[in-house]
Amino acid sequence: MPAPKRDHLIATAQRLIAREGFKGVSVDRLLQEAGVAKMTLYKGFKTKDELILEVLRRRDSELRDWFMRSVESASDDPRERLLAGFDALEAWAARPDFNGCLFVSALSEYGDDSAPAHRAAREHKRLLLDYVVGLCRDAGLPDPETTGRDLRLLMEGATVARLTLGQTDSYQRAKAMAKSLIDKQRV
Amino acid sequence: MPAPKRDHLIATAQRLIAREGFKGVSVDRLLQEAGVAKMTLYKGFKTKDELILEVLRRRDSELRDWFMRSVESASDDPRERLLAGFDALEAWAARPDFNGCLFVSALSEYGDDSAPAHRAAREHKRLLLDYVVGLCRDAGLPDPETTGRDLRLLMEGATVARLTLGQTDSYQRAKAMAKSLIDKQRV
DNA sequence: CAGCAAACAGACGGACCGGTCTACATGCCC
DNA sequence: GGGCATGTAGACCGGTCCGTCTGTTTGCTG
Repeated sequence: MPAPKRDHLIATAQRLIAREGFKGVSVDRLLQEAGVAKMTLYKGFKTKDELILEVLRRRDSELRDWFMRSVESASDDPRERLLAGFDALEAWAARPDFNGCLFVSALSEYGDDSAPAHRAAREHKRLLLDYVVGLCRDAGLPDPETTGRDLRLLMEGATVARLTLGQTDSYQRAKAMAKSLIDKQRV
Repeated sequence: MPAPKRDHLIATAQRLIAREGFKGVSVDRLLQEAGVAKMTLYKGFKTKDELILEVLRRRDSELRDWFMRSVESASDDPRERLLAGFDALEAWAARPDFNGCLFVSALSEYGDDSAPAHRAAREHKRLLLDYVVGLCRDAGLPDPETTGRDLRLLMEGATVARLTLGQTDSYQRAKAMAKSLIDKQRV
């Protein structure tokens, strides 16, 4: 299958899944929405589950790449980079089709730890945490592991607040809390 | 339908939904798991969707009642009550069948604002926020609306951190941030 | 223009979906 | 013990699920 068509399938799947859940999107509906024939899908993917996994993999690299690029282009100061993460996520969540974090959704729909989608989601969150912890380390913070987790907690909280309450300034609120958290640790 | 059987059905549905998602649990499977006949279910509920709504309603009152009771029995000091909310949620998330917040899951599976489950979930979050804002007001905080939202953000973040990273101390970390947030506002 | 691979639409199979219905078992009240 | 409501198991319905298969159309290549 040519790459553009494959991308289009994955992107359409992601869009539908975001609004209706992984198990709420049927293959038939996806194909109709994407304007792709069934055989084309099954030539590129063994099963629906494999397509879903590919959606998650694609989203993982997309999101982390974009997060890292945003953060690193925002500033050279490691401490400012930490805070820039909140601005990046704010822009991400401002997209009209935002419906919370796809990986959190994946975990709630695939509660079984052995499910591939479950593992992929946890892996994504782990990698994101590792990156933030690295930023904390670069910033010379005394306990990068703990502070990294705290910052991630703030980011996740902002995402949920945005989703559940439509709170558009949630990331800025989280950023303010992050700032005071970091400032408190200055030696 | 007698109340105990109805409760059992709702409780079983909630347990299954928490692990497999709303759309991942079929009526047949639910009945098998609950040991209840189909006609019994459809005597008590018009459709599967109505059962799901009842699950959410039940969970909403259960969770808020329990949250309020925990908070109010923890202390008479409004400021300490705010912090006690984190301990309450920690105990809630420590249950072995914890799989994130059911209402956040509902929002991600029912992205359409007009879906009853979507509305129920938003309503729940709104009521919870209102309660926390009330606590902030009782504590005499200068901007109870904003601080209430910030505290809720911390709680949600802790829940997601617990789910995605298995971070067992997430609520205590959030509580520490909440404490510094509140202390900062002391006049 | 001929030939061919690939994408197309859509029928199809077996399983399962939500929901209705029948027939049998159980227990309770008079 | 007879009548009756209630719960049971499970057949059944039309529809949809995932995945396979068959033809037809398309568009590229020699």
